[in-house]
Amino acid sequence: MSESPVPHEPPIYRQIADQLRDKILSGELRDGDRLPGENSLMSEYGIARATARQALSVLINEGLAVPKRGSGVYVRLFKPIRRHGSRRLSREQWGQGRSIWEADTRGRPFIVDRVEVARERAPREAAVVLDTHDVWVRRRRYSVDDRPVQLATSYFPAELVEGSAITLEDTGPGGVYARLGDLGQAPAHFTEEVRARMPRPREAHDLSLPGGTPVIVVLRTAYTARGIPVELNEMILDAAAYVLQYDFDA
Amino acid sequence: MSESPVPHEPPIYRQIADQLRDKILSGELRDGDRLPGENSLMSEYGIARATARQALSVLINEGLAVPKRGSGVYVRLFKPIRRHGSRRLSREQWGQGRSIWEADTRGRPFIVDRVEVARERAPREAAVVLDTHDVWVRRRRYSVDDRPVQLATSYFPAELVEGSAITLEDTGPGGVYARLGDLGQAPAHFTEEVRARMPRPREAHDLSLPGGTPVIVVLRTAYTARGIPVELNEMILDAAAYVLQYDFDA
DNA sequence: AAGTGGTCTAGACCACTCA
DNA sequence: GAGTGGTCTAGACCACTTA
Repeated sequence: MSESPVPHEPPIYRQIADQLRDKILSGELRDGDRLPGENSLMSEYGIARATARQALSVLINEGLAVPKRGSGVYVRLFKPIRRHGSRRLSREQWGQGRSIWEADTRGRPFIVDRVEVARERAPREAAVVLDTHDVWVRRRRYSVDDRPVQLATSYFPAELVEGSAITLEDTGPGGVYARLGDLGQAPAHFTEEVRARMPRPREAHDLSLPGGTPVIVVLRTAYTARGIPVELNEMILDAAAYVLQYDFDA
Repeated sequence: MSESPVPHEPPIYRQIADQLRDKILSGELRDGDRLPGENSLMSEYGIARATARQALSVLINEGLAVPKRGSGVYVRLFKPIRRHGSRRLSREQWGQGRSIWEADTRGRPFIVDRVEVARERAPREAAVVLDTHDVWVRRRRYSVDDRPVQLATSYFPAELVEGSAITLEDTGPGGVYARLGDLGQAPAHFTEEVRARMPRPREAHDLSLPGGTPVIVVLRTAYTARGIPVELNEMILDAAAYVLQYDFDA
C-alpha cells in the first residue's frame, strides 16, 4: 500500500524565493534592481498576498534584498571595507597581494560619531579580561560615506588610566594607544576573537541594518610587552560592510 | 493643526518578541527551555495566529530560538569551537590567556565526511589567486559530536600537484601540507579573509543550520616562502559553532 | 491618487511529536 | 489523539513613496 516516496516538493514560497535568488546570484538581477513586488507575484503565481510576502521575506532575511516602504524590494549590494589585522606581516612584503573580495575604502574617511566617555563598573567579560571591576569606557560609532558601519566600546583599567587623556573625549594626537605609551603601557601584543551572529535590535538600529544582515563581533585585547592587559575593545561590525584580513606565518 | 509627535509604539509582534528576547538574554529562559507556543501567545495577548507566529519568527531569525515541529520553540545554545589562526604567536607565551568566550572542543575529534577530489576548471576567485585555470579541488565536511560545523573546499594549481597524493582521497600522514612540502612547496605564509553572511540554501542544508544562523566565510591562501600561492581554501563555518582567534604583535 | 510594503484578523489543512 | 509548528487563503486598514 506504500506510495512511491515522493521527494517532497518544496513549498511554493520557497520555490519562488529560489527562482529570485538564482536571478540575483547569477547576475540577471543586479545591485539596486527592483524585484517583482507582492502584487506581481500574486498575479503571476496565483497565490495569496501572505504567500508572496513570505517568498520575499526569505530573500530579505538572507540579506540579498532590502524592502523600501512604498516603493518596492531591491537587490542588495556588497561593497566591503577591508580591515587588516596583522598589518606588519602584510602580504605585500612577500606575496603578490591578490585578494578575493575587492574592497573600496579608497581614501574615504571614517567619521567618528556618538562619542561617550565614562567611568563605570566593568561588565563581566571586561572584568575577567582586565582583572578589575573599575574601568573607563569609551564608546563611539564609525561611519563611511554617511553610512554607519561599526560600533566600538573600549574598556581600560581605571587605576591605570586615571587622570590621563584617555578619560577625556579628545585623547590628543595618536589616540589612546599613544596615551598608553605615555603611561609606559604601550600595547605590544593583540588577541582578536571573532564571532558572527544576528544583531540585537539596538545594534540593528544604531547601524541602520536592514533585515538579513549579520554582525561580526570582534573582541580585541591589547597587552603590554610584559603581558599586562590594558585594553578590551568590543567592535560590532556591519557584516555586509566588512572583510577582515589576517596575515601570518606558518 | 499638527498632532503631538507620538513616539510610535512598535507593533505588537515586536513587543512580544522583545519581551521574549529579554527573558533569553537575561537568563530567565535558558538553553533548551521551551518558549510559549503560538496558542499560548494567542490567548495571552489576544492576537491572531499569524501575529503570534510573526513574533516567534523574529527570535528564530535572530538565531535565539529554534522551532521543532510538533513540539515547540526552544531557546538556542552557543557552545563555540575555538579556531586558532596564528597559533605560533599563541598568547600563552606572553599573556595570561584569558578568553572571553569559553570554547569546548576539549578533545572531541573532528569527523571528516563527504570527501570529494576532482580535477576541475577553476572558478573565478581561485583562478585569480592561483593564477591558473586548471586546479585540483578537494571538498570535505567536518563534524563534531555528529553535528556538521564546517564545509571546506581547497584548490591547488593542477600542474603543481599533478601525480602527487594530493590528487588522491587519502593524502597520507601530515595531509596536504606535508605533501606540498614533499614537492618543495611547503606553505610558509598565510592570508585569511573573513566575512559573514546568511547561508545559501545549499549551505544551510549541508550544515543543518536552523534559521537565523549566519555563516562565517574564511578564504585562506597559502604561500611558499618565495611567495608562490599553492592553495586556496574556502571554509564555510556555522557561525554559532565557532569563535576565531588571531594573535599578533603591534 | 495609485501603488507599495507593514501589520493584523479569522479561518483552513497538513505533518509531525509526544504522552 | 491532542497539541505543535508549517503552509496557505482572503480579506482589512495603515503609512509611505512616487508621480
